[in-house]
Amino acid sequence: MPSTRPLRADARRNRDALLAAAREAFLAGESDAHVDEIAKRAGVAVGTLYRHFETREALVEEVYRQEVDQLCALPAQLLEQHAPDEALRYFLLRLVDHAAVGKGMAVALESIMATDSPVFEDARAQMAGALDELLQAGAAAGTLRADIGGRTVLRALGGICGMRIAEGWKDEAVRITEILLDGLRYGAVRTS
Amino acid sequence: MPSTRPLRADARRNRDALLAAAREAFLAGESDAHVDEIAKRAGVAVGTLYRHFETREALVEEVYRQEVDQLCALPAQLLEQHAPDEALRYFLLRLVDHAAVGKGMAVALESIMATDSPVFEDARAQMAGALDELLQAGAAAGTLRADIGGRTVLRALGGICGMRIAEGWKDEAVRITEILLDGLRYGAVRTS
DNA sequence: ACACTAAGCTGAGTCGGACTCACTTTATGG
DNA sequence: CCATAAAGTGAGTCCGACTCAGCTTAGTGT
Repeated sequence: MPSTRPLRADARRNRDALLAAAREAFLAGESDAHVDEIAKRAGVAVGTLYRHFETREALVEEVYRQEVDQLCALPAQLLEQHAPDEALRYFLLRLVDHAAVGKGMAVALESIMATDSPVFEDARAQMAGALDELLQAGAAAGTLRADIGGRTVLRALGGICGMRIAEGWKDEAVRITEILLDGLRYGAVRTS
Repeated sequence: MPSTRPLRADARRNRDALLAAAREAFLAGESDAHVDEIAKRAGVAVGTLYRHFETREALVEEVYRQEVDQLCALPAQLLEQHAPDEALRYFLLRLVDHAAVGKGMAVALESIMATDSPVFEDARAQMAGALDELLQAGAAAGTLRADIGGRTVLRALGGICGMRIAEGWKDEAVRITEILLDGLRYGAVRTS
C-alpha cells in the first residue's frame, strides 16, 4: 500500500484547476507562461502550485502525460476498423494533427524531451508500445517491415512534431509522415 | 558599403575566443552554460560578451551558423565522387554523426529552432539549398523522387537530430535516416 | 616617439523570473 | 462542533541573464 491517502476535496479541485490552466495556456501558444500566471488563471496562489508540483517542469510533464494517455488509447480502436498500415497512417497523422492544433503542446513536448526525467521516459515507453501494436499487426499482415520498433518510429515522429515553424507547418509534417510510411512499406515489399 | 568598419584586433580576438569558448561548452554537453562561465572561459568579462552578442541566444545562433556553413560545403564535394542518392545518404548520415558527436550541438540547434530569429531562417535556407542540390541531382538521375524539396527533408532530419537521448541514440538516428532514404527512393520507382 | 580619441573592456548592480516558508485558513473524522 | 492535520497564502529569496558608468588601450596623425 503506497502511502498515498486520497487528496482532500479542495486539494483535488485545485490540482485539477492548475492542470487545466496550464493546458489552456500551452494550447494557446503561451508555452512559456509564467508560474504566477498559471496559478492566477487557476485561482490559487503560487505556493499551491508548488504544493502539487515539484517544479514548473513537473507541471508541464504532467500535462503532457495526460495527453499521452489519451492518444495511446487510439491504436487499439483503429486496428478494429482498419488494416494495420492504414491504422498506422491514421495514428501518425493524428499525432501530427494534435501537435499542429496546439502549437504549445509541441513546445511542451520539446520541453520535456530536454529533460532526462523518468516521467518522460514512461511517456515514451507508453507511446512506443502503442506504435509497436500497430507495427506488429502490420508485420503479421506482411504490409510493414518487421525490423523496426515503435521507439524508432516514435523518435522520427517526435522530431517532426517537435518542430513548429510558421506557415505550412502541418502540410510539410504530413508529407514527411507519408514518406516515413512509404519507407516502412518499402522494407516489406523490397523488390531490389 | 555597409557601415561595418573592421573590428579592432583585440576585439576580433575576444569575439573569436567567446565563440570558441561557447562551442567548447556546447560540445561538452554544457548546453546551458551560464554566460558568466562562457565569458570566464574566454578570459573576458560578461560585458564584453554582450558587446559582441545582443543576447545569449545570439551567441548560440552564431556558433550554430558557423557550423552550418561548414556542413553546407559538403554536398558539392560529395556529388563529385558519388551517385546522387549515395551522396545524399552520406550527407544525411554525416549530419546525424555531427549531431551525435556534440550532444550539445543538437541542443543548440534545438535552442535556435525554438526561436523565430531570422538568423536561423537563413541557416535553414542554406541547409535546404544544400539538400536541394542533392535531391535535384537524384531526380535528374531518376533515383530519387522529384517532388520533395530540401526544406522538407531538412525538417525531418532536424527533428531526428534534435532528439538526443542517452544510449543508442545514433544507431536509431541512422536507422530512421535509412528509412527516410528508402521513402525518397520508393517514390521514384513506385511500383504499386 | 607621443598624445589623442574612439573603440573596447570591466564587473558591480538591476531586473525578472522560478521557487520557499512562516503563518493563516479549512476540510474532515470523531 | 471541536481538534488537527492537510492545504493555501504571498511577500520574500535566489539565481541567472542582462546593463552601464567609468576605465583601458589599439590605432592613427604628426
